Amino acid sequence: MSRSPSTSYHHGDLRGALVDAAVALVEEHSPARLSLREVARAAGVSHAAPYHHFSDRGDLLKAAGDRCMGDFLAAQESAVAAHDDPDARLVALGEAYVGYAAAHPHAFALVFDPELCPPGDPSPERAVLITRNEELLAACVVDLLVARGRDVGHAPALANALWGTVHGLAALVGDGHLPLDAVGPALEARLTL
Amino acid sequence: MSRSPSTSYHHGDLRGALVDAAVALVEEHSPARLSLREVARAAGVSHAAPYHHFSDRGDLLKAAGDRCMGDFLAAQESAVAAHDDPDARLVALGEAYVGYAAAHPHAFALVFDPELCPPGDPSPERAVLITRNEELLAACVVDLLVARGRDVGHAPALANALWGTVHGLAALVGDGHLPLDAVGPALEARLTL
DNA sequence: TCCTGATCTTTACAGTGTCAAGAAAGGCTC
DNA sequence: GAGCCTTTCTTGACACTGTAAAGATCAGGA
Repeated sequence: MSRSPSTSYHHGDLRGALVDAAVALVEEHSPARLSLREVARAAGVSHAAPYHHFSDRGDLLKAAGDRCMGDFLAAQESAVAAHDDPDARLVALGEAYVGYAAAHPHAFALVFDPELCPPGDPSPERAVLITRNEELLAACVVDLLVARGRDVGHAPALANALWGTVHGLAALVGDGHLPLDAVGPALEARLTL
Repeated sequence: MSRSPSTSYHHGDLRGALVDAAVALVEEHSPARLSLREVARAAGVSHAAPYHHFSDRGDLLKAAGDRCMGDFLAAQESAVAAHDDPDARLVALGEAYVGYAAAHPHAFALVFDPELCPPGDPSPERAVLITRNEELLAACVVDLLVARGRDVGHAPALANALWGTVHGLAALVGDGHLPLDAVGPALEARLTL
């Protein structure tokens, strides 16, 4: 009982290895096509082994989605941290958001898939990431409004509008409906308050 | 040879009935969970019958997506047609867009799913609908810019930005990440140019 | 040493997409 | 009308999937 059960015994850390494999496979094709058996094969383990670490296929995909959400948030945070000017910070956040969706379209889809992680009942780990992301955006918006001497009262509505704009462009680019190079001009025409 | 092969013989119009059934089932659950056999059962026909009208499962879902796209476009067109003021027309278009996603989230997802209808290679029927939708938005944006005496040169970039905003809010609402009543304030804070 | 419990494998079952072969029924020629 | 052909649909089969139950394997404690 001295070690965590997920980091010992036969495999070492099968749970982590399965999430690794799932995330790697999601880079190649849509999560809808990802089969549990395919993940088990990639991890070099029998097709039923995942059931000792996840309750079902959805549970594994949910864990993979949590991992992707972590990467997604980290990309936004480091982009924002690289700038001081409030305007530049918000633009950098938008670019990181769309950039992640363009570079990892299936992972982006996985993160927001309501079938896998019902927004009303996220995992505790996921809830933390969601809160951090919301606070990151809210802080950027408030900073910008303050820097411009504008009323901060509409910050929540404005944050939602900006989230919508950036999320929409990300989804359209990730799904191939809009070329990536159309995003810059669009944001330029709109994101500068 | 005097009638179309799809509107005669045994069933009458099995192809249409299958699309009807698929669209109806998509109202109830995600297209990812829609099985061909389930559609065949709903149409009262054997599990292999659809293969005489569609090349595979994706082909049927694509046809269902075309139907949904038609409804989606019709909702936007009638919303726009109900107003004269350029500002009101654009707002009505956005509301119809988000309203469709909120009322038919799975159909909305089906319409934009790149796995089912690759944006680079849409069906001829779909291509017509896409063009009409793009022209509808472009016309609304240009009308508004003209009415305000603004430069029309940035209309395409602005149209993409507005598309992104509305599509993002629609996707977030449709996926349950944002409540529908958050959309009004967000659009108000942003869509009025 | 043997036991206990966690981990993994084997086996099995229902459901799926898809294909091939056969039955049924409309429309043709005679 | 009879006979045939083509299109439509059904039946049966295969490989694959998710999932559950039962057995094997192995680490650590008595």
